[in-house]
Amino acid sequence: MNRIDLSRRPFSLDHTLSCGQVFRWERQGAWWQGIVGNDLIRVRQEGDILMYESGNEETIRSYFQLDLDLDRILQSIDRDPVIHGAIGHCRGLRIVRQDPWECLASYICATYANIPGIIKKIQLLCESFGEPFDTEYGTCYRFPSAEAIASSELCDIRDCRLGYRSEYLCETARRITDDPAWAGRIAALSCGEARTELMAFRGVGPKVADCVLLFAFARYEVFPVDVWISRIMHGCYGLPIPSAYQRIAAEGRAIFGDYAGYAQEYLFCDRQRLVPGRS
DNA sequence: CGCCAGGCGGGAC
DNA sequence: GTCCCGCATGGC
Repeated sequence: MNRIDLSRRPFSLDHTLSCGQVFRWERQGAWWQGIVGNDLIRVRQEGDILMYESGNEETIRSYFQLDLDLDRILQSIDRDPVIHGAIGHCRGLRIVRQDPWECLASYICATYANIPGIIKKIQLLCESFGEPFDTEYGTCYRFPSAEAIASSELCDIRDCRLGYRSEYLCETARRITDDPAWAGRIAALSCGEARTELMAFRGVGPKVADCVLLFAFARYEVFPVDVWISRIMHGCYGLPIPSAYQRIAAEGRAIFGDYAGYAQEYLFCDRQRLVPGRS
């Protein structure tokens, strides 16, 4: 059994993995199991100790961004009673560092679907096109490469129940296969330029682009707006509903500052409490 | 059953 | 530029 001493750094494994930013982690009793890159990771938290029995410390530290000063970030976004409540409720949630292709493909599949449904679609996608590997915990599947998707028949991708998203995913996979340096190029761009570049992929609009910027490129200033965030910004911050995407995003950025994306995740994580009367 | 979901593309204007 | 609609599927 390996241990990472969190040494009083705020971290909540449960909030981090169940808040809806990632779709491939499974809870197995006290353990969480997921695949990061090529590796199976099994982790479990007990207070200030993060235990792991598969995977290596460097991967885990980097994936969960354990060396990021979360206290400082939370202090910087804690600017009103609404976000203060969300922070109190979800403290320790960290934005994980996702692989750019997995994040992009996942959020293309996530449009206009609910989270349990997204999890199923992506699981089907991985079991159909991902590379299987055996572990002492059973057979696991890596996230399919862009090449694997690009070289598959559209009808086989449709079998993963992606609906109209199938063609978007397939086309984006082909473009990325032809341009393997895409992520490095985007990482070097300014936020606005990177966003434009991402939105050139089919199936990627402002919301998906912002999620990819936030979750894969660590652009913590972007404020993705989905229907829940829209409701919260209406109900708790007085914005008219409906408001244009860019208006809400700009307002989030103005209210919360350089870590608006972190604020967004805390609000999203706490959405059921913040938007009463929905489940 | 009907309504909704981490929206987007395309067309109208 | 903004508004509006259709969309394929499943969760609740």
